[in-house]
Amino acid sequence: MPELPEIETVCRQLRDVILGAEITRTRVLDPKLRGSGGLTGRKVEGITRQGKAVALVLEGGGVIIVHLRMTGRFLWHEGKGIPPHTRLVISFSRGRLLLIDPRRFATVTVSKNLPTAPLGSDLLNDGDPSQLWLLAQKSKAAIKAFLMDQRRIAGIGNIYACEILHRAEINPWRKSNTLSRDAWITIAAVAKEILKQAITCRGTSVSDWRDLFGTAGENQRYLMVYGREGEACYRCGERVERRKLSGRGTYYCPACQNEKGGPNHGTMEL
DNA sequence: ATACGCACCTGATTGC
DNA sequence: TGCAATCAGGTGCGTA
Ligand SMILES: [Zn+2]
Repeated sequence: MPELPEIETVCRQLRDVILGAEITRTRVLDPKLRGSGGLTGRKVEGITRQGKAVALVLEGGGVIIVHLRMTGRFLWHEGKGIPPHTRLVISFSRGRLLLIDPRRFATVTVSKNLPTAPLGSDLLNDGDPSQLWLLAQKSKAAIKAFLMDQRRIAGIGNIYACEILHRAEINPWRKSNTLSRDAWITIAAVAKEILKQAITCRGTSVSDWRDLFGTAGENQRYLMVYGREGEACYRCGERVERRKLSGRGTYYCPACQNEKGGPNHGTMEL
């Protein structure tokens, strides 16, 4: 589930715990992750976020890129034994960093350099509305799919895409190239607010997301539409709907995101 | 270029 | 109770 705010949260917490620390041992518990061992003696020199991926930069060259995908999470563990679904153990003198991942979609790659990322701009740190507008002029894709396309915009996943569009009062099916420059100013501003708030809350814990120390995030308390099918919209009272958009459950308010006069007004076809 | 279905996996929940 | 279908944070592939 981890999207930008969840990964940002773990990165910040990892900096407090393993920055400058030396790897004393690695254990690979999932054959899919073979190739992510053999790092004994390496020191963690930096921790950065690349969209939704965590990059552990090693001293003397080399980097471990971890993508948590759907159910992956990191846990800092100082006790004995390991919890179920632990797929990788990276040991340090002061404790062990566990990669826990029930569905086993997470990926770990060890390479020489940070990848020349095919990632788009990051709405937390960049997100210039004029540039986004220009980029969107070239796309007929639904705005929600556009926001979630990591090559265009890095870090937005299904939960935050739904939340951003609801706060911006934009229909998820709206064609990207029909949005005005002003609309992009709104999107960029709203996205930054929502992402920052979620980071302050240490992420959104739907199902099993936990931060580095095993604590649930708080942002699920502030979700306006995600996971609220059939419940009243907090803004207008209409019932929140869920429909599929490019294969993903999409939550939206058919009233506040109907965009009267807009291309989809009155027709929520599909 | 873009859209869709499906695959990758496991577990929880829902419906009959 | 039992079992099958459906759903879930994400990405990547092959196919129209
Ligand atoms: Zn509403």
